[in-house]
Amino acid sequence: MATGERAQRTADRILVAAMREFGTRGYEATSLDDLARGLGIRKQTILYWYPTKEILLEAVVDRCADEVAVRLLRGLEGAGDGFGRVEAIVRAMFRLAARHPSMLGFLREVTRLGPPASTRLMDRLEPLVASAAGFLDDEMVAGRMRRHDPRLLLLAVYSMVTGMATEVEVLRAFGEEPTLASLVRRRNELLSLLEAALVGDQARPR
Amino acid sequence: MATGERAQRTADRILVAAMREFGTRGYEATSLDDLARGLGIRKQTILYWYPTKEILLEAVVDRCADEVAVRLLRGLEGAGDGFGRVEAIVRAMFRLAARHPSMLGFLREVTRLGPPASTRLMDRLEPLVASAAGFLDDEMVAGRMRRHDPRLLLLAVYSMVTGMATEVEVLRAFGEEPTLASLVRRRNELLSLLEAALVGDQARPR
DNA sequence: CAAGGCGTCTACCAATTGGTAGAGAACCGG
DNA sequence: CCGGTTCTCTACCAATTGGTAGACGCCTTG
Repeated sequence: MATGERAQRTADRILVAAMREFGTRGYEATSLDDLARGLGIRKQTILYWYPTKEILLEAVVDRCADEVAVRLLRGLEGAGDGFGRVEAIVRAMFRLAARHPSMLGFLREVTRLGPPASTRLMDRLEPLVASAAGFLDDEMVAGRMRRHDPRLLLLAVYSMVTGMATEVEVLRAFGEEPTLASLVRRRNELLSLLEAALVGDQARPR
Repeated sequence: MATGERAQRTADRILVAAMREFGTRGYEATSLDDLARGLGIRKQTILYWYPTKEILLEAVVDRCADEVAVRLLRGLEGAGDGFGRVEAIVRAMFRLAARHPSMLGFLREVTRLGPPASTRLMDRLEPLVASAAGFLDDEMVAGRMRRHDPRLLLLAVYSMVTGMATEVEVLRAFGEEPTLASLVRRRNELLSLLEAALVGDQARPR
């Protein structure tokens, strides 16, 4: 397998740039020429590695799904019981938002694009959702968390996190600045909201 | 003002179709030719009423903002105290999602497009956010609701509603069908979650 | 009925799009 | 040093894009 290393690197750089551009400017709004210009290469080099724009999108989807899966699983590793598990999920997602801001944007973009891209993404994320839902369900059955539909709870969390982490202009209108400090504040507020909803009275200290 | 009635109607039909298409397929992905074909007219007719695609977008933004404002204010009219107010907001948003499914999609699309479109939208919605935030703040000060940052609470609600109402493919992965009954279920689940978070123990009856 | 605005149309255009064909450089094992 | 593979390039292309110019019919008003 003497695949040239520089080659691998080119394919990879394309993938990274594509995720960033697709996630921020949108899939249709990003032309292969733009992408190539940003990388200092020619469009045909992109088409060499990814024969069509759609295939490129699929590759980005796969990488994004992998990344999200890894991050979430890692975040869940040392998670404790009850609300600690929800907290672990939320923190993992926000960490993702802080370190790879364009990734959540790309996630949203893919769900907006609809099939087949969105189907591909969700098929890859489904096992994760299932395990997280089971994860939550256990705690509810054990009585350590108020009873809710675990999948809908996850959906709500997912929506809130992506919303709170990505909608910059909305945030502005809602009085939030796009700073890291503000992001942390939003995370804590969301956690406090969820804790109140799921375990009840004991308020989380400021 | 003897503005031709049929004329007015054409301009209006364009606006409605544009909101639907922009909201479902996306702004860049919708060509003026597509739009015109769907309406049984020529692209130049669209350009007669809205000289550029961007101006058309602005017009749709304005109409969307108006519609959302009217719906929300109407929903808040008879709202009672405490959690009733949150419930009124949520119900109004879900009603919007049920009757004009493309509208929430359009809202999301605009926030994704970024300035200047998103700025325009948010400028028009800002007073509404402000009044709703005050609305909530009053109840919290009066002790009828648990204390949270009212604007962040609104943002969370907004995110959850748009997420739960628009992300069809995500919903599929999370085990939800795109039916009206399922939408109602999601609304109730969200309300129960929020009630638990904001007022506490008394569970809402199934 | 004449005149002029209003609304829609046909005809066209320059720019950009995703994609093809194939040349040439760089690197490899023999 | 050679023959082939790997990789990136130049040169094109057909289709589509948002937008312009201007003709044609229709309705209203003097």
